[in-house]
Amino acid sequence: MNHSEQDATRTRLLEAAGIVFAEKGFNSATVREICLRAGANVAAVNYHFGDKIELYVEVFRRSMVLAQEAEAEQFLLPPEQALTAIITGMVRRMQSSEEGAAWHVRIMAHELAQPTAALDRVVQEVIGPRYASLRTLVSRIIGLPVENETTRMCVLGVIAQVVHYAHARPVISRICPDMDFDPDRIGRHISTFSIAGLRAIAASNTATQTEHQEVP
Amino acid sequence: MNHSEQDATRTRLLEAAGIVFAEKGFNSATVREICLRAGANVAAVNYHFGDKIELYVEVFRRSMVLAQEAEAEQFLLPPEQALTAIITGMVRRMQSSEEGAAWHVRIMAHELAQPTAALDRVVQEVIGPRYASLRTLVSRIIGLPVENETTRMCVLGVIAQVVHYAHARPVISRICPDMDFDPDRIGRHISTFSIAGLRAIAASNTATQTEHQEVP
DNA sequence: GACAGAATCAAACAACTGTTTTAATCTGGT
DNA sequence: ACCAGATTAAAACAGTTGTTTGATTCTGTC
Repeated sequence: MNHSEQDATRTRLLEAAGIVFAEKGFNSATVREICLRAGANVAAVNYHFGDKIELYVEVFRRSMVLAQEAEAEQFLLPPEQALTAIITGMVRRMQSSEEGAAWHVRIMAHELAQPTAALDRVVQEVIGPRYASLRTLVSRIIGLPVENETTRMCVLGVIAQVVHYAHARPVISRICPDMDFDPDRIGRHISTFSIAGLRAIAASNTATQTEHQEVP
Repeated sequence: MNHSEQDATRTRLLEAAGIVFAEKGFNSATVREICLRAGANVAAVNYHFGDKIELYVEVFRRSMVLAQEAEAEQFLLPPEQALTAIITGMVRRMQSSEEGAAWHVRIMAHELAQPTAALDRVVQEVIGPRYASLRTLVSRIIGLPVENETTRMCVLGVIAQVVHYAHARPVISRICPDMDFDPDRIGRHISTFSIAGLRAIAASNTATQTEHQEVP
């Protein structure tokens, strides 16, 4: 079997499935809609992928690989500038050209609402490594070890702000209809906000290790 | 029609539907599973609510009302302490007793992945007002008007961190299996982190209004 | 106890689901 | 031109979906 990209209808099925799965999720998406959108027969999914779920796993895996960035270069910058670069990159990548989040974000939203078996693999293969590298960067900024509950919460806090603009978009756009979703502006804000937060955590940590430090 | 709470099977249907809708979402949930869990006949949903969607709207609306807090009293505290109280309350409320997020959070997760018509109403009735009151509090802390893009982003940043621990739980628990989800600890961290962020925003604002302020 | 209305039930409905089957068509090598 | 294998196509499969139907049971009132 030649699985290179030249297989026309296989590729069309993957593209169509990406759109439909992003909108409906695995369960509510139908192979008939996918095949119709791909201009293929109903049996095409079973012929080319065996299963509906195997098609989904392939789509989900590809979407997350696509969501990755070049990375690498920005770790040469000083830590705080590197963090700003990473944050801005993430915000930009999670936002599709038009209104709404990128399709790989919408698939992940369905996975968060109702995880499938494919989530384990994707977390381990692509999200895990990205989380780890961001964690070493944050641990360098706040001066705490990598394996530390506070470090973890700091990383999650940064990620939280970034993904919120993508995942919670349906609510945000309803609450503030005239919101400006410019990725650079959002990225800059999250960076300023988060770096100050990290510095405060670092300060509260150098002062006393165990006791909770009231912000002075 | 007497819609008070004494209607036994109607109440049981609402409870069962809450569980099933939280797990599967509107589309993937089946009225058969709901009725089975409620110990009722398959026709019970149509008899008591007319539609599957009317049952869902009722469940969704109730879940969000349940998610509200007493509020009121903590606005007497000085702004930053009030914010800490609100954050901790939100974190606590979004976490059910056991592993995983509260059921009203899981229903919202499905709505974010694929909004239904019910979302408009819920946002307008319960999320909107809560967002507004949090916004006035934040605007008082950072010294910016309520209707301001920076104020908005600050509020969203705080909310983002809170809801992330609930919505992204499937990913978080996979990335760090030995994570401690103690609501008070998380709430304290988010407060420290966010208040520092807000102060930085406030400082960068009083310095120069238009230009982006590099954190010193 | 009889009776009207509410409530529950089993059964069936048509529509839709993923998948399989079987035949038809296309493709490239000889 | 021919043919084996890959690919497509139409049709049918069994199972599930939300909803409806019509009969049966329950409930409170006279």
